[in-house]
Amino acid sequence: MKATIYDVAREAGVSIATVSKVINAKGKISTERRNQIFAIMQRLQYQPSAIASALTSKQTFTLGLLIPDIANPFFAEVARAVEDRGHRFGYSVIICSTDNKDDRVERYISVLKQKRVDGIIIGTGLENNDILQDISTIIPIVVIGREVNSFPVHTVVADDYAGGRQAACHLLSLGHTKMVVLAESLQISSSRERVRGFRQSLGEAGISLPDESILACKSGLEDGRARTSELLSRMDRPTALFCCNDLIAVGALQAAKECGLRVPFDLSIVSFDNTLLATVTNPPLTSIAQPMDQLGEAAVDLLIQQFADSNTVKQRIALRTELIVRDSTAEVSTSEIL
Amino acid sequence: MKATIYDVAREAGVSIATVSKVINAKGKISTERRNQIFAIMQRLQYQPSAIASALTSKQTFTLGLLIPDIANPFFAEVARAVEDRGHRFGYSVIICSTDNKDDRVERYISVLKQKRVDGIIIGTGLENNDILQDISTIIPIVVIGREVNSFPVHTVVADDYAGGRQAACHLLSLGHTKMVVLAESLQISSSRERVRGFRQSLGEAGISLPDESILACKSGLEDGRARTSELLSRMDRPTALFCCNDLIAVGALQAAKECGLRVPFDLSIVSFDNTLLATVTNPPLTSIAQPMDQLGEAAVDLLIQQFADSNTVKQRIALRTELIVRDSTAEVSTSEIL
DNA sequence: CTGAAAGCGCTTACAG
DNA sequence: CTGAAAGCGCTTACAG
Repeated sequence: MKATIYDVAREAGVSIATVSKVINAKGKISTERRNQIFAIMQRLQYQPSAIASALTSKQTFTLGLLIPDIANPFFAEVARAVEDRGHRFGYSVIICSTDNKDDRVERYISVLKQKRVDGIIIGTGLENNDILQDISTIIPIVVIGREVNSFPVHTVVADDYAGGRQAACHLLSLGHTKMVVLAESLQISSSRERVRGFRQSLGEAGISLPDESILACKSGLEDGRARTSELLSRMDRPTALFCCNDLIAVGALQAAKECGLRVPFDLSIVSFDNTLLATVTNPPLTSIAQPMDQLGEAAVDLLIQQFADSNTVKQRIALRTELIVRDSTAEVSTSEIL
Repeated sequence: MKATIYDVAREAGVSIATVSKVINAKGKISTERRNQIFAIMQRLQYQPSAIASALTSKQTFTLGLLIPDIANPFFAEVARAVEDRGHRFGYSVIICSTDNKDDRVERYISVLKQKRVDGIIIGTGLENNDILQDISTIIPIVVIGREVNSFPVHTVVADDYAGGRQAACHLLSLGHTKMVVLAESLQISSSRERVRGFRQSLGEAGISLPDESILACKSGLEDGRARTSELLSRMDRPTALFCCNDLIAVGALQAAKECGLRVPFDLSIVSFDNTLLATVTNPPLTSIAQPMDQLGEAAVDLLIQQFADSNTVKQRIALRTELIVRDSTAEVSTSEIL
């Protein structure tokens, strides 16, 4: 049988209250007693039950992480950061891949509630914010990678607008004027912001980006490839593409190759995210880096801060993006200009 | 305050035992009582406490997943499969990225013990199997992706040996005779098996693979690139490479490109794993696919089966690999033969 | 510095 | 078909 706090108390000839105190480093215990009890715990291979502890103390030291898909490299990297940061403060994390489906979201939230997790990090899309508002009254939450305006929550996002501007500036500096944007679903606030920033910078340079030049690529890779194929077969094809995530950019890259175009000489591509994928393609992708580690860390920090004081004013943290120049972008070729 | 089982019992004018029975669908309860109680639970937004339930029933419905790194696409895909399969049976999964470091492993195992998880899936390397044997006496475990011979445990692996053979047969059929293997650490049993299978098939075709033609690439991408660079600068360079995982293959691909060699015309590359990465490179990689989904599912199934009956004979399940031909392999060019 | 006692929210024999 | 009661393994005032 597994040793309990009673076993070590009996063995030490003290009360369980005393043992509890040495476990949690609370109250004042004489040093010798403390050492003696530690020795007994070790000898008995005593592991305090986090379950029993949670039942009384109301803390489970467990966090829920709701994301679309842990198999998506972007979220996997964020998850790793969340895991590490949580672990440092004693928290475990339960992964919940929702595929952005509301019924999966609701089922997961229900189990997280039953398991009494201390907090939830939400990086998944949700049709209606009511669900969100609902849980936020019960469990501390922080939202990651999207905007929520209907009620106050801690939010941490990349500065998507600024990222869009960085992409535009880079392409403009290379002399591009005919550009097309391959966006994710425009339902998603982060995607909209990226496009808005991109368009704004173009506008300031006197270049207008018509709505027809913004194409939605819902499925990432597949749509990225399909949309690009169509584009490149046109007479008046663009010289540069701004892809709103790495997966879309990979699809675009494949399409360009299939059309016999050389990236970056015939077509420049800027992607967004800067996951592992961006380093792995040929050519490697110039990309607007999201600080995935900091996203995860900040989310955890905000959560823990909320545990300590649930009445702090809710924050919205926007993290700077960074332009990483690789080989998928080049000056527009003179032949193209002609 | 959150509603408890007492609240719904009082509201329904029954005992908590009765409520417990309707929650867990145990015993016989008249249908009307049951419906009435369900209605009350709903009205009170009652969520049974999994914590309290775990304390009495000794089941937490939580699984631990120990892997080297959730940010590695291979493990992320396995994790997704574990998550889905677990979720189907009511289990949550806690991720534990160990970086293959023993101290991280031990710390994680310690928290998993304290949290009283029902079982642990171990996909991480461990210096000494003693730790493993230790926990296996306390908590049901299944090991994934590596061999354990020192004591009986459930194990699920890809058939690495057969996979190695498939790689060899493919390259042989394309006429290659000068081949080099880029392995992961040869400490890892799966890597050894892949090499052994590869070598065996070559041997049967009358081609010997000397030890010098097997290079270890510990860091994956970086080492893959470095080793390949060295190789390709030799006079007598190979016409084909067998890379023991996708990351190494990506590195090899990059090195080939840097050396001005065209894959597959000047150099064929076969990789192993068939993660997302294999589809994303240029050219896409011919790869020996590991059935990542089935690996995860089988691990969960074995665990759950063990919950029901802890005395079943331990199994070792080896799942078939599959050759996926893409564009990184081609017939050895005649110029190379001459 | 230490301990007795209540309580956290359930499940499970057992009795009826 | 239903309930009283014990118990799971802790933490936390409170008293001394």
